[in-house]
Amino acid sequence: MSSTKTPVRVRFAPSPTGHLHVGGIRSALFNWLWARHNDGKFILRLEDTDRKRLVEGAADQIYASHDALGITPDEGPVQGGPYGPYIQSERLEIYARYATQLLESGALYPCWCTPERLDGLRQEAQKAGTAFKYDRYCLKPGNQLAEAEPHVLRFRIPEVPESIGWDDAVRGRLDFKLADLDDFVAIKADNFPTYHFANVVDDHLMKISHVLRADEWLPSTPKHLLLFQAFDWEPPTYAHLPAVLGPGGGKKLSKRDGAQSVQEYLDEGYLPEALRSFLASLGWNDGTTQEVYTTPELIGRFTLDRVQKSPAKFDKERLTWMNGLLIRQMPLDELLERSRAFLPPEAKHYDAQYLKAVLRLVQERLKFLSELPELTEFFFADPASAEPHEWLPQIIAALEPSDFTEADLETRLRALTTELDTKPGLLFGLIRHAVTGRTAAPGLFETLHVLGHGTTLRRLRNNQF
RNA sequence: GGUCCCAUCGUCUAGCGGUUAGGACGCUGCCCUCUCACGGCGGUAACAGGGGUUCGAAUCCCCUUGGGACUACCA
Repeated sequence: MSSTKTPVRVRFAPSPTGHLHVGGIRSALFNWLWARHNDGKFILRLEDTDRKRLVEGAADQIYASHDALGITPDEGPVQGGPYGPYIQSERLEIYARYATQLLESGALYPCWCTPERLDGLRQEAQKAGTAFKYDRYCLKPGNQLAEAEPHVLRFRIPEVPESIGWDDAVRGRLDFKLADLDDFVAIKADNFPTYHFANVVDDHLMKISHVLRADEWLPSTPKHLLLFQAFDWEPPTYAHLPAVLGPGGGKKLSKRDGAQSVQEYLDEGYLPEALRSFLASLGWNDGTTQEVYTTPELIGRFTLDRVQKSPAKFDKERLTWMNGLLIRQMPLDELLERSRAFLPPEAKHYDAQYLKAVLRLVQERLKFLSELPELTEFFFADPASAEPHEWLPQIIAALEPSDFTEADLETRLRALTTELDTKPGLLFGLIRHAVTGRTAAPGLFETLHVLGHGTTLRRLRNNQF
């Protein structure tokens, strides 16, 4: 594998047709990792040649997702670069120029066939049980219309060689027979290029060294290779990445089967580093039993020959576990900073010292940051008062003189357990519910210590008559 | 239908001719324990099937089966 081909320049080329889901960002991440691994460049290119499917704001979402994940492109629509513009709709003259070149060489030819006629042909092929291939009607003498009439430019699949193939960096040798290929459209009637054409021209002009893309592109790679050949350009190294499947079925991950956008995961409080490590494990591993990787580790170890051939399902439970693990390992100061946007609104009335004391208690219980309000609410606001209990006066009497250190709290409450001749589970559970409104919360002594004398006693009294 | 790709526990995966088929998530038993978590120690669970090649196949080849992608003037 010529992974040392320098300089390494890779691109992620999404079309702005909706949210960038986790499968898409996985491709972006692999490209980014390969670029970083080789001290190369990661390029973002917007493939907006389908005017009908454009979604407003989608491009900005794509940029934002990259930034939020920490995989900002080196070159792209936002940062610019020496091979711009990086938005295909702004490169129309370039495509037109190269289309003309192929038109003159005979690799491309005009076709005036209507969608209706083509549909008919497809139906016939369907009925006959054969693959549809354009019948080259417009190539036959006498069938040409005026240049001014709406037409597309088709690529003429050559008769030789018999087959075309490439050494895929993850799949190995792949060959396709030219006879099975259709004269695909390179330039549409609206003068926009199709993916195939724009993609090849841009990859060449932008000096892309490796194309890492989802394997749904595998069947169209021969077309791209043929285009490179027609231009007499050297194609990049291709590496087709395994699909990311939705949790539900064996289908390709897509918006409709619950695939969430990157932004949604971030909004739920999944950490960028967790997402990076998890996403990297979808279709890649370094051959060891290590489960979680720091980003520098990922960069250092990411190689194409360790990329999986078979598809991977997106297992959110595993992501959640990884996220919780990373939260637990996080220094408290950092956790505080990253929690700010998730803490309940009342938290803003408390100082950093108090917030850290609270976070220290919930840190090991946190799986993702948006759980924070639910987990910490009672540290900032009194819960609804519970049913009064006969032990309450004695509890208050025992706690009133306490200095509220954890040790003192424990001593007094254990003594009270003996005094009342009851089990810790019963007494502590009662106090916990009275003070926090919960049956499940951090350790009682720690909780009361953080809450302090005033708050604790006030809440206990609220439960009395 | 046609072309192509893929195939180890439910899931992510290790394995690249000789292993009691390993790790992790999940589920689960025990321990810790004031609840919930965390943590520790166990358990559950896989080479899709059939032919070859070989002294020996999860590993190599073929077939079958299953899954998937593509088959647009979408990417």
